[in-house]
Amino acid sequence: MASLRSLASDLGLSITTVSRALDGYEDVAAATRERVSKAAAAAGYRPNSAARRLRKGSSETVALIMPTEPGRFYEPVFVELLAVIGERLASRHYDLMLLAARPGAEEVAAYRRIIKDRRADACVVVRTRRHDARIAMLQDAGLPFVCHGRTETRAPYAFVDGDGEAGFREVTARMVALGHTRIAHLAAPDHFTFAELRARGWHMAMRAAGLSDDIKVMCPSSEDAGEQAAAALLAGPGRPTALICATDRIAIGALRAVQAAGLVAGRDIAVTGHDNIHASRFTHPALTTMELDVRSVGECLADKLLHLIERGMPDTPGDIFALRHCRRASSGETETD
Amino acid sequence: MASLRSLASDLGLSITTVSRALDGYEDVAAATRERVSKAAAAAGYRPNSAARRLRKGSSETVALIMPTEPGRFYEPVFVELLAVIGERLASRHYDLMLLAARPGAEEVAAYRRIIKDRRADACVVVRTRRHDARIAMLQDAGLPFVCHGRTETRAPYAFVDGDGEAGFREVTARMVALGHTRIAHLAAPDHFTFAELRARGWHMAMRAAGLSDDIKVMCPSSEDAGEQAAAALLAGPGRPTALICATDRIAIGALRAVQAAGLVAGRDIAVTGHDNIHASRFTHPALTTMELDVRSVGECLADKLLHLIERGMPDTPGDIFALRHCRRASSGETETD
DNA sequence: ATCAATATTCAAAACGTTTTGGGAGAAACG
DNA sequence: CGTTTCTCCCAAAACGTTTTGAATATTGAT
Repeated sequence: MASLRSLASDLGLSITTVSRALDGYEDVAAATRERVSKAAAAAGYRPNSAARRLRKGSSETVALIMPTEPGRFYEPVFVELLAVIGERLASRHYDLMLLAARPGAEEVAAYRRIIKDRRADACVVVRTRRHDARIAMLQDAGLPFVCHGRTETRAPYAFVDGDGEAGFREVTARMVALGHTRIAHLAAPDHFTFAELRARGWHMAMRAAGLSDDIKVMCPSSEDAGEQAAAALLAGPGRPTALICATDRIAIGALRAVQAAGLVAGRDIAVTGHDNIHASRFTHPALTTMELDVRSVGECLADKLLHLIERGMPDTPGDIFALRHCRRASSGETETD
Repeated sequence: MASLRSLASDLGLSITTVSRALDGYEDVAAATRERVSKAAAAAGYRPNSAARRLRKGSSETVALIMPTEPGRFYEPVFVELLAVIGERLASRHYDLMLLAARPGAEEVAAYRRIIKDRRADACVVVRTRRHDARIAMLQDAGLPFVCHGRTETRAPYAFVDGDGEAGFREVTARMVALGHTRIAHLAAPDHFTFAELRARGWHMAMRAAGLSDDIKVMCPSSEDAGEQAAAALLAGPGRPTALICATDRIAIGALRAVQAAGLVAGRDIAVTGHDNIHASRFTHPALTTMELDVRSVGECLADKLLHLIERGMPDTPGDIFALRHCRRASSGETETD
């Protein structure tokens, strides 16, 4: 393999000079710098990463610990996010290391190992929770990190998130405009920040319209839970005419409950979700929803990480992306996607 | 940080002895080994990975290069596979490194870098193709690898795959048993090995039943392509009464074509797929399909990798997993999943 | 008691890089 | 000419391991 040593002896220079030349130091003659770069490129030289890491004490790696909930992990979009982040990091010679850990003790242990052994220069936190132990751990340890999603903490931190609040405000306002007055919210568990934000959007739109915002139930983000929650709402008094669901999975369950109640979504009752999962196109009727542009989010995440690693602070503390709305038949609107 | 040096001086031993004690060498006294292990455990010692990698010339890392096709990447199951592999590798102190590259030059460059710089001790090849340049590269380079899916090559290689051939033979035989005689196959592009195997299963079942196996069209694995291909078959002479589709995405497109033709899937015509993607549960009627147990596959892949790295050869050359069939309404069968 | 064999331990080299602290020579200045 | 100031380069140390080859203690045999 082409090493600094072989390059140096080929060029009749010292290892030091070659190393510094490649790093663009000013104290090596411009002509020499040029000569060295040429030779390095010709030899296809790439510094040995282990040696570099050992010496510099950094790992040139970004870790991502996936919380693997028991049961299936229906997030096709997550793969794309990984791909985008990986691509962007690779272009700057950073590796993306993937770990899997169940939320709880196992997850904490995984973060601890990363921190203690400095296995990564930074990490990305996904599925951020409202009160998130991971954030405090990372902040205490001084390990740079970027969150996908927001959390509640005193100290400032870097994040990238979708504007769920605005998204839900808008979709709720659209239902109001269509004449709905009893608009329910099927919320996700409120330890997730996204759930809280989406609920807030719904609340705000309801109050802005002078409607009562008390038809709200909370359920896990699964089809079965959504079905049960919706069935209960439909069976109770003052049946809502619109169901604003925190996630597509809840909404898909709600659609089942609607059908079971002998109603037709989009005609008798409006149903909306969030995520634009693949299945949402194939429900009957197709589900009105909204989505985040994965590429923008992934690139933004990666850029923030690099900024953080190299300059000690993110370019901007947090970026919030607008959601793209997909109007489909389930909300009684004309299809836009 | 706890280092070999600090441990050694605490114990009044040399670095050499401590290192060898921890590695379980026979030439350090059993009592010393014991004492050292205790101290190491107490100090929470973990060898510095960069130093270890530098010295040993290995990277204790497994790379996975995802082929990121342009457009969306609808493979929820892939995340789970990553999680399972990552978990298993982590338990043996191996890292999982994730790279993203578009098939073609970019992909080749990614593999080349891994090989040249020995960035990984092994890698896993996914979306294996029939004639796969990656396999030859890896074999030539002597870098251990395991394929998810099979390929066509002279030299033996390690793989894990689902038994698509048997799966398609069985589902086709079931259609025969239901009385179908004009059973078409909507195949995926035949540069993918899986496509070839599934087609073969269909062929075999047809011949075994004494039926003509010439109603076959090939199309990319997307809903639109499936819809077009199915529409053409339905419009042509000798309309088939069953559509055995290579993938769920093709099958979902086929369902659209069936509906557009004024037919009802499951009653007028049977439609089946493969993958059991999330959306397949939500089509109307629900799609009959089959699936691979991701956990088994992932664990098998990881174990093969470790075997290959540590012992130079896999436990078994290749493992083929049986598919689980999901009978649903689209094939006119009674629901089993 | 002596020598050989065996059981333990260790000092030093090596892995390939980055960084520190100069050093040699040329140019500038008195 | 002597001194200072630059410019360009380099030897050596350091990062924390693993491994080699040898040294030192212990045991066994004569």
